[in-house]
Amino acid sequence: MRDGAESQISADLLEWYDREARVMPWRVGPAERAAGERPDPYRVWLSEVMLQQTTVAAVRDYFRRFTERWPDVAALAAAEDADVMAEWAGLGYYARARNLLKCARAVANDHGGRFPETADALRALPGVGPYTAAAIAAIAFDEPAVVVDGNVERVVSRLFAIEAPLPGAKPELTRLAGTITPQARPGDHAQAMMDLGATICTPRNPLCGLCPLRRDCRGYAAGLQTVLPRKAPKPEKPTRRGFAYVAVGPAGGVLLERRPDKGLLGGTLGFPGSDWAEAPEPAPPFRAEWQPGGQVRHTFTHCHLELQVMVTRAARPGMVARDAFRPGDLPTLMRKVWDAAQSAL
DNA sequence: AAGCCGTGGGG
DNA sequence: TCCCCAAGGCT
Repeated sequence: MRDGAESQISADLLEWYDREARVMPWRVGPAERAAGERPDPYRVWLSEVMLQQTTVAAVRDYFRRFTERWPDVAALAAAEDADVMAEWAGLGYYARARNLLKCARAVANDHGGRFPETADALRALPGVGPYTAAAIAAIAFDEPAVVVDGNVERVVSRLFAIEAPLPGAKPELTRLAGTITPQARPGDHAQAMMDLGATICTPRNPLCGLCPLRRDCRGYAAGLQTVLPRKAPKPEKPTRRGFAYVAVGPAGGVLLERRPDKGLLGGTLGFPGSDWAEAPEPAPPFRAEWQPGGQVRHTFTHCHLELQVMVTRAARPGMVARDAFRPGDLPTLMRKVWDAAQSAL
């Protein structure tokens, strides 16, 4: 790499971003930002939490619905837990939704309704880790924080041709990311790194011919752009099985239960079921003539799941009324269970 | 500190 | 079909 290349890299990146920045509902574009417009910290925070391990395409509609229903942090802080969980249903990683509410209430109650303005202070909020704190500080408050997400790890590992595998190489990648983080326009720099990683410096088949940083990319020079970053191999996913029980009363009521906050699908609504294991025992929630419905296959982060859906027509106390039940309020697995039950109902 | 925690799209 | 993986955080 050429001498003084770090400042050249950030300048080239920002020049590219000024031309190519993607338009997003939570983003203040480079031209508006230069004209003095500032992003709403609430919207920056909400989008960053939704975007944790989640694609932009998946987030868009959720972000729109959340901000229409809860336009500011005070409104969200006053929301019911069940309403937020229902609105989050389908987006995954449900601890984020629980922490989202905790965080909104902390901001409302302990910070006078305003988000803290430094990465260190933001880091203390529930659901806000090193990445999210740095991103909010840079984008909303112009702090030259070093923002390191999966995109930045990939871009930097290629730019500097770092062959050590992740996650061990993360501290070194963070240090190197710091060397190309400018004092001016830190928010645009962070968003430019995301855009570059998402559209040019992609995981497979990076479009190096279009890359504004190609001149200074050691990985490209060494022909390593498609093999970096190296990663530790992933463990195999075991397959678990179980039963799920869908009871529908004569008036259309549905038996649902809320799962405990800890563990898989924590805090979400769903149908009663058995343990999930290699050879699970049936565990109907009450005595009835349970008929087999369809089967459901679903894959989580760390295991495959196959559920045998069982169905009965029976009324029970505590059922959710037909009009109050919306499958869209359930996590995806339970929507699949509901769909698989329909054939037998 | 390594394992746990969803989902949908792309190759 | 199957694997990869996407703007990570928590414990």
